[in-house]
Amino acid sequence: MKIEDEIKQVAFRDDYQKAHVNLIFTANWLQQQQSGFFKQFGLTLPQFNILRILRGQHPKPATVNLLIERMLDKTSNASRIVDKLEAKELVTRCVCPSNRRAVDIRISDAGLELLGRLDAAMNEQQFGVQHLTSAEAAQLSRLLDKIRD
Amino acid sequence: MKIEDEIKQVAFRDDYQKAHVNLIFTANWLQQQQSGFFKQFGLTLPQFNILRILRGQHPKPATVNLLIERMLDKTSNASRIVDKLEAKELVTRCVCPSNRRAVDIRISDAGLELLGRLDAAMNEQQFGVQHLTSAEAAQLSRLLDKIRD
DNA sequence: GATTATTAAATGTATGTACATATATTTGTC
DNA sequence: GACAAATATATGTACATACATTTAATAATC
Repeated sequence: MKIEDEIKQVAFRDDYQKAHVNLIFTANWLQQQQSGFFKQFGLTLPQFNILRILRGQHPKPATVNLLIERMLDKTSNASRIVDKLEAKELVTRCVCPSNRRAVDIRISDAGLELLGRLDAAMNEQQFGVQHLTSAEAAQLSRLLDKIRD
Repeated sequence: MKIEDEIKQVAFRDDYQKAHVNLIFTANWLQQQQSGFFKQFGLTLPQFNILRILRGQHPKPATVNLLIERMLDKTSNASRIVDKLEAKELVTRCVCPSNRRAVDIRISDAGLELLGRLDAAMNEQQFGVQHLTSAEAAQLSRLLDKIRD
């Protein structure tokens, strides 16, 4: 559906404004699609993202700082998201022996098992940008990189 | 900066995953740029969006339903965002005479004046997707529309 | 080695998001 | 006109975001 119809706006000032609004709208649309998916597994999107970073580090630990660096949204509060994951026993948290200011965070066996199930379900589900050709997806990335220059 | 460097990830599975991550990341990046801007005027991004919809209606009133329809994020809670705007006296709210279930919301003179100052500042600031050519912006919208098909 | 500065994480507060539920009003049906 | 269904908005709760402040540990400087 064209963006004008999605948000019931008659016309945009120019292609810049239209692309801008479309970008925000489409990203929200994708995030909502994914949220619904993760909810089936008792996770939120940020919780999933952190778990995935921890799996990337496994069996090495990660610190809160490392999580913030790698998260898509730099300003969110990694500490409290780890709280929720710890409450679900998907991660462990213990004071780093070599630097007692820092905290070593590791994904647990239950966390690894959950991510494994998510991988399988994601391969079936196939959501995301699948309506594009591979070349279009590459072109999209090029345009997005250019926006942030 | 290329998306691989932004989020310090070595490689993506394919161009689809890369475009997907890039899309979410870039939209967040744009939103954060704008948030900082609006903060100078004591507004948040959703508050600004609602004010702009109300100006579009002015001098006709809008209802909460109309706001939800027009908002980029359909599921957010328009009622409570209007609460904040009302507290700042940027909008007025009164029971609709012809349908006492509904509420007529109007932008106040102070609200119009604030938006006027924002317009002027936005024209100076020039943020958004300005690094693209007009043709690239149009191409971006085309790709984004296709994602949501 | 005491003092200050820096760093890592946690906490506090206001706002927004997501979704379920509640309250009041209007509409539809018998 | 009584009663059920639909509609418009508000409220409650859990979670996340944004940003300032606090607490504790380490590093740097005198």
